Amino acid sequence: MAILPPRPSSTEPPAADTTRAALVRAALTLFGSQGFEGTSTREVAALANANIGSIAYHFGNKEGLRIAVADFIAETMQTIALQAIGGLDGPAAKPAGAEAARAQLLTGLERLIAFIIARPEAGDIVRFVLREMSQPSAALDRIYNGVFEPAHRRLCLIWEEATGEPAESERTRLTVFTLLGQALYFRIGAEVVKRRMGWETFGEAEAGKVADVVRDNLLAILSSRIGSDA
Amino acid sequence: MAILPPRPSSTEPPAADTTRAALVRAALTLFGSQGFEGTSTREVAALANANIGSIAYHFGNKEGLRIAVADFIAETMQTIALQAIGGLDGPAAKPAGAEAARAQLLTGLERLIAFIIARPEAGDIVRFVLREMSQPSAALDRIYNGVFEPAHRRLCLIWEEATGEPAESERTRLTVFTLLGQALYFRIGAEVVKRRMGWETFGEAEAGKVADVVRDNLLAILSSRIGSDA
DNA sequence: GTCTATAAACAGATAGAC
DNA sequence: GTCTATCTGTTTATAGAC
Repeated sequence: MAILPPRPSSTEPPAADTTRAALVRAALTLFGSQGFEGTSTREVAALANANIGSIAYHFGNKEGLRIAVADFIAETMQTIALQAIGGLDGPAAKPAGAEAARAQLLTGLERLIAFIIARPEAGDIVRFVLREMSQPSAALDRIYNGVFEPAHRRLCLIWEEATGEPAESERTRLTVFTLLGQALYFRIGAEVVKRRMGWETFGEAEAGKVADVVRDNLLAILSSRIGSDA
Repeated sequence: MAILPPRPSSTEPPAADTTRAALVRAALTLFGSQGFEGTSTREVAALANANIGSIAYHFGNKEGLRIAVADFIAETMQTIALQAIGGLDGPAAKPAGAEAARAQLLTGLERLIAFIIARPEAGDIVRFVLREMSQPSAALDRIYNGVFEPAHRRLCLIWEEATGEPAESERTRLTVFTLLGQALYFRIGAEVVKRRMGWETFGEAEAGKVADVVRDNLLAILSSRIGSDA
């Protein structure tokens, strides 16, 4: 009744979950760098060390693979957002006090930037999401509902606690977008930023310099909003 | 010796320049919304009311059309940047005095936002450039050298005049990127912004609201930099 | 310059053996 | 579940008539 170890030979096909996950990973990388239409299913299968037929088996068709990538991104970013700005499930976990809220904004934005800019896998995620943003799609729906909307809503709540401005006011919502937009641009426009800055790479050190500037901006905006009721 | 009017009949083929320009326009629209790989040369020709063979004749191949679109974008944005932030040809046109520089930053950013967000053709331009930014390419080179670099350098000069911070310091260059990034995000992420804001469209009215917030941010950042030597 | 016809390569999807 | 072979449509590029 002894259970044999699962296929120790390297020539054996990998487990189903392994193949599926490898396909999603490979698709994220290729869709991110070359675009969905610019990537063939054969390329994805090759990078994942899988067979072309496995895409049809696991995802039905190429569009199903796109959805699977979107779901993977939503899950990944949920984890990141959770540890950056706390729970995404409504106002229960609101920070107590303006000072605490301001601190949470600072550290949260710092962690978000660290992920977006410095982590290599974030490059493909941002590029993939960016392309999906060009027009409404089922893939964008999943990422929006799963991460963007709850994370943005959460940030607005912290902003209210930090400044006194209503969380769901137009001004607050737009301001939060400007904060995120600053950070995202450095990933989207990384190629341009590198040239202008004379940077060879865009790693931890460069991300730190960007984070400093964004933090200064946030502090400046925060202090202009406190005590005045614009 | 009388010169005949140029082909008044609508069934006659259009002039060479007209066809060429129509192809570039059509390609910009389609490459922007669907991506370069996601667009067939047949689609471009159809939208331009031109023949498929005309692409090979005017641009050699599909890649040549991409370059032509990049050049068109560089020219268009040069015009916009020129009237938004003044001449792009070096420090000659530096504004006189900190107050004038600050005013120029405000109006310049406002005009830039008005173009990026509200003008319909800017959507395709931003999306096209965005995709090119994914990786270094000949098309990106032309846009970078033709517009991005000179415009960014010019903004840094105005920033120096406005705040006293050296134009080519890392901090100044990065700060200018954060200002542009804020504005660009509202075009890139327009779909997400519209959903979160509950906006049906993203026209003049909405652009005005965004411009207000970005202006407030700029004012806050400016006033935090003046009088302190960080 | 414009347009048609066609070549050669490549795409996604599918059927069926294992 | 994996893999191969193949079908069908589409792609870019080209040759040549007008």
